Amino acid sequence: MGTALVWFRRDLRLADNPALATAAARHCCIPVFIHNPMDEGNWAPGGAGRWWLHHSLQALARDLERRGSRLTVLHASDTIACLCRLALDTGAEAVYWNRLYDPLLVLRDREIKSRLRQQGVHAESFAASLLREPWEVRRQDGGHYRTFTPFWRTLQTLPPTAARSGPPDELTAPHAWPSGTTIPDLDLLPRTGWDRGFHDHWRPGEAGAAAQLVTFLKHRLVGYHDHRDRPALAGTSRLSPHLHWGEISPRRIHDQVTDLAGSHPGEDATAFLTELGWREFAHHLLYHFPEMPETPLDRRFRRFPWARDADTALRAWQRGATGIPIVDAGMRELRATGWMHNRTRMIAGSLLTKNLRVSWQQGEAWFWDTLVDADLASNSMGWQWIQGCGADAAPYFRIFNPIRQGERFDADGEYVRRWVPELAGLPAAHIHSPGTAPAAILDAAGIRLGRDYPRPVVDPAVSRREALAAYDQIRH
DNA sequence: CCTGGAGTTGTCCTA
DNA sequence: TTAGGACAACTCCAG
Repeated sequence: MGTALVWFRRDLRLADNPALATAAARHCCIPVFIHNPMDEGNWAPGGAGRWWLHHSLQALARDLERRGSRLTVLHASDTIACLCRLALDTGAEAVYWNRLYDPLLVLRDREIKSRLRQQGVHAESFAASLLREPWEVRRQDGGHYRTFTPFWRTLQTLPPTAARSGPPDELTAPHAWPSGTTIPDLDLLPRTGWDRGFHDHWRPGEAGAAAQLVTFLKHRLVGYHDHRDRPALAGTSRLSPHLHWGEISPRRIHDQVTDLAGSHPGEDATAFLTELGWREFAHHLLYHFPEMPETPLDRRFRRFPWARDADTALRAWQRGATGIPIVDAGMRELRATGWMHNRTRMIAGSLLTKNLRVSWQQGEAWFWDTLVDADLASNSMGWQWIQGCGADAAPYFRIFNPIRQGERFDADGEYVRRWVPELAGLPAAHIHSPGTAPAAILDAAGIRLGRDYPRPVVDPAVSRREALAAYDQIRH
């Protein structure tokens, strides 16, 4: 039996992993992970992503060792040369991997495939991280979709994909293991200690992902339709970082939800599956619009009048010191846990891009560095959507009022009290708008604005009108 | 080609 | 208190 390399990238799992399953069935396997941030240009994993990657690699290495295999870890400055060299050194006759769709990685992987084949090595890639390949979902005229609803309708009418495999029964070891580096030597963990609280919220790795799915299906799916919008509740699946790093496959999640919901999924299962659909759609868009992370899909936004003093506003937003409680709560949740509830992502994003008129790319960059689920497709689609410059833009006049949003989705103020404790003494009626609370209420809560909690950096009503004027300016 | 319905997540004002 | 309409116009997509 010959030897094959299984090149792990963002598919850090053993189950439903077609590259691994294929290699295991045919060859002695050498699982390998190559760390080279240069491959991804400006979009190499950020701080929170690297934290996750470190722990996920540790988990994968342990899982492989339990099956008599091991993970070879390499740190490269030239991935193509590194992989070709490794194939040569180990006498591998084949290299297998699962596909990724980030624009630079598509180009890199295409080059690698051709170089390996020139070298006489069998190179094969597989579909593993999406329900459907981005080119499989097509309009009737053969083009690709720009709006979500028809995209999702069409995807759901396609015949089901091949049956999922469990983890391979056996991983045959090679005659000799190649030498490599260690996971800690990749230096992925932050030095400042801002990841201190992450472990209380997350368990990276395939086992953690499976446990998270069980918890979700058992306790959170019923009521999901309503609860997912309330940031104080644990109403969302929290599967996004696991999905990003491929610790669980979307096909598995989709199947288990469908099995549970039966042939007539109710509003809860439907709403959750739709979220999986948005993840698909984001990858579909990124594949067909590779400039999406940097350039507004709506060209008119290249001349949008951004605010002059964007730096001050941006820093206040990043620190969670805007004086708008629901936004500050979200931004602090992000710093503390590496994650922010989707509802507050939208509210915070709307404030930054519309009320403060800071460019969406600035918000995108901050999320990229601080979110454990930072994903090029989802992050850039989300920011273009909230700015209103995306493929499927919301009407421009849809500007969130962060105070109203707080009152609607965090009615009793529980979320704000958790993340902005200096406001904990305020009653629910005023907790979302301390700037307009009566002096007596603030006194009773022991809060002096500007000392204990900032005054609002912006007036939602005034800045709303300014934003509308700005949008008017770029309309033809 | 033309036609017509529809488009994740909202806010504010009025009756 | 609450329900309904205005807020524009455009692009996407299926037929």
